[in-house]
Amino acid sequence: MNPSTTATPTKSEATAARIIAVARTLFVSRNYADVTTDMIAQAADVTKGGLYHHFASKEQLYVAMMVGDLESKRQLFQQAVAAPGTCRQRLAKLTNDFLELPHEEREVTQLVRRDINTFSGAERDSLVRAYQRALPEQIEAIIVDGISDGELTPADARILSWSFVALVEVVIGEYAERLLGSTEACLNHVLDHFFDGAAAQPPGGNR
Amino acid sequence: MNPSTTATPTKSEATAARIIAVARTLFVSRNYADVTTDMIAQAADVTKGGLYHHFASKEQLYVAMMVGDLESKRQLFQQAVAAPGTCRQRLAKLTNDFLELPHEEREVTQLVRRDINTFSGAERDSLVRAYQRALPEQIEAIIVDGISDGELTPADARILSWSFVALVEVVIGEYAERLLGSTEACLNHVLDHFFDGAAAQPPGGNR
DNA sequence: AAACCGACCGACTGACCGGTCGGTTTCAGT
DNA sequence: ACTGAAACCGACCGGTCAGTCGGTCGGTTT
Repeated sequence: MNPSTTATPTKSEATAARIIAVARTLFVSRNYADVTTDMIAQAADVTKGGLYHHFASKEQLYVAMMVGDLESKRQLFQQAVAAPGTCRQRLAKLTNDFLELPHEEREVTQLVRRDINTFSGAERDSLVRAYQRALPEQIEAIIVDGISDGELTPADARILSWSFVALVEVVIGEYAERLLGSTEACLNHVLDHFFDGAAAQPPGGNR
Repeated sequence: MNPSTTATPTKSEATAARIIAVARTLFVSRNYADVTTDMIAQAADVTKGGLYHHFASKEQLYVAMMVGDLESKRQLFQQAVAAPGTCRQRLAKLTNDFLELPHEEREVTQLVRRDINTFSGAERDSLVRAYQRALPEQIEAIIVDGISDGELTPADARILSWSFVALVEVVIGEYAERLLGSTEACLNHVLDHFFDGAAAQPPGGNR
């Protein structure tokens, strides 16, 4: 009487969600192969049998975790797509919203992006579809707006959006570890660079 | 009488090189954990005992493969650093040289970049050092030249070079698979974008 | 209260895999 | 031709781990 859409979750649903939550933490902290089902089960306070009652395989659990994460990210970024303001302001909002997430949430996103190609068959397809809905497509929407408003130079919107994703990801993945200084400052530099380019500007750009 | 520096390789050196070569192919096609030492040995036409005669562990073999790859990339990119021309021309040469490599060579580079942080101790340190010599440092050298020549806007050279690496990597990793059209064309778009920015230009940029 | 059901348990298994080791072959130097 | 060391072999071991299966238990239906 209580399928998955209602507000109060079944006990079964709660258990499955708990398993996914601890699995996410573990998969972020080590490689897929180095996380054993026993570890997940113990951390989720169930036995391995209980885990396999909810998920058909370790891989299916992994995919379920990824899909869930992509879905939550999609909802987050949807707000930036719907927000008012210039293209630059909206992209800045999107990246700032992402930066304000807990550290683990951000790492999961990198994980998904890294591992999204390591599956096959129907699971892979649903993953890829979820991913394309989650990030690049929404950025592309903002960029298309920017081009049609004349704020951005007319160019292939898809290439621009992928470039943007690449830049932001490097900021989050590399700068935070290697370079000192705040991630926010780096992000601002990269945003500047994304819009204005690296070439020396003739006086009078349009910031 | 024939140490590793001479032209004609020892039989032992040839075997080790053959093992590394097939290991590279296998590690590119699947995850580290999914490549067994038996598979490597079989593909290299030796037994597992023979493999362990040349390499102390699977991990050491992996690191040896990565270091070798980084060294060969370093030599390749060194030419771009030494080349004459504008900053843009030199960066274009560097990316074009990389694009002309066989597909597997390019994939190894992505692999290295992905896995370089998953080691510990002395092996990790030597890896990281080799990596920093191989790619970003050389790009940074070109960019520093560009800044001091007035060709590039004064900015943090390290951030710019990391951005550049990120952009090029995405082109090579993503565009080639997902988007149709030639990788070269995408790369030119991205180079344009890197220099000129995404913002609409006031007439009279400096290309 | 009997029948039933889904959630969950936990000991077990079968396969796999990294690494070892005693033995065999190959080959350079004499 | 002899010898000693290096290269190489392949059966084996110890451990790990995904996945299984018969069973328990609390709650719901009849």
